[in-house]
Amino acid sequence: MLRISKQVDYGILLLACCARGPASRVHNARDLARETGLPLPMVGKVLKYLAREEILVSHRGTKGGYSLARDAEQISVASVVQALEGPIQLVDCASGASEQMDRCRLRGSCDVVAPLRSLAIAVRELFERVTLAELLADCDAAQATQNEEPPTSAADAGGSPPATRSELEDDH
Amino acid sequence: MLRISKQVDYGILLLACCARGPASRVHNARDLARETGLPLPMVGKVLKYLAREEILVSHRGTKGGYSLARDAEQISVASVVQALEGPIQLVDCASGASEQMDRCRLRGSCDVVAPLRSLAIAVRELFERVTLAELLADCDAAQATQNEEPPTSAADAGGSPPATRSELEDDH
DNA sequence: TCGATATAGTACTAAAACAGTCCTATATTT
DNA sequence: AAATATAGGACTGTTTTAGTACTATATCGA
Repeated sequence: MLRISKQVDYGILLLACCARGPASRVHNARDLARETGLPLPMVGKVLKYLAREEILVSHRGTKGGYSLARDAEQISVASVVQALEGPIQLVDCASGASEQMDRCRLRGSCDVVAPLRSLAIAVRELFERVTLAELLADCDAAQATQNEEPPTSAADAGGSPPATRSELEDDH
Repeated sequence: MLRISKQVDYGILLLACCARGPASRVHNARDLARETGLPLPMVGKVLKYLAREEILVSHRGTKGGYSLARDAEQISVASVVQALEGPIQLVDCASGASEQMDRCRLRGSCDVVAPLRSLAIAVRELFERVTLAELLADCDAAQATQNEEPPTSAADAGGSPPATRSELEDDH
């Protein structure tokens, strides 16, 4: 179902916290865990990854913590996904790494690798175009109109009453 | 890494086989398994799902098998993904199903659900716009220019020499 | 009508990925 | 020096995925 991992989900949530208020403000893991309701070890782990990929900058020692490395307008969702679950790609064997390709049980005979790669590139571009700031704008708008359909910044079409059978079930 | 499952990968490959030659031609599971090099039980399983969602039509009995339910131009990648791994969505709790939302450890406090939903809708639309026929056109073009960079029909940008460090490694 | 063939449906198992925790080291402030 | 907070691993239990097996049902052809 093309899901993002929990870590990415948490990452976006944590970055959202950091993006509120002055950008230079430092947030430590414990406070963020309390604020979001997430378990502290998990929060620590996610923040570490985000700092390693320079989405956050870390400050050690007493009064230390994390703050955004740049404005929320400059942080793409793609970079968050990439920091927390690696490069955006649909299948391993299309990664370009020969090691992965050799491991594929189809090797030579598969002829849909190339098109899948271009599809993955399109997905990546979509995620690159969406910034953290845009995501947060959606949040605020949603809170303002409370329980109304959120005005989506990304192209939204026809999905408004989504309670079709296929969208509600996800078993098999 | 936003992957599609193996089943979807196989599904696309199998549909590609069915799309070659006259659309009305019937392909049985055993031949398709031989043709693709995939294990027969797996091929059977995938074909069953595709038939259930009316992407293929099945013909039982001797000389039976499967054939495309409609032209490859009319089959979206989204429908294939949906048939084989359920609805396209990035996180469970944004599905609209109250059961899933209750299970989410953030429930009320999470304020990024709405934006994630609109992002998922954008992904779904991307997959809906790409048809099986377009994917196959890419295949043929790629085979023609053998080992050249495949001319991608979907928007392709800057990804051509993809051997950046982050694209080649996928561990952590 | 019988037998061969092929799909339909479902239950099951093994392997891999994910979510989450814990521990030790290092840097910074007071 | 002590307290605080991140850095970087290793590790574990759970869930998901991949793949298999079995029984039932439909269809064709002799």
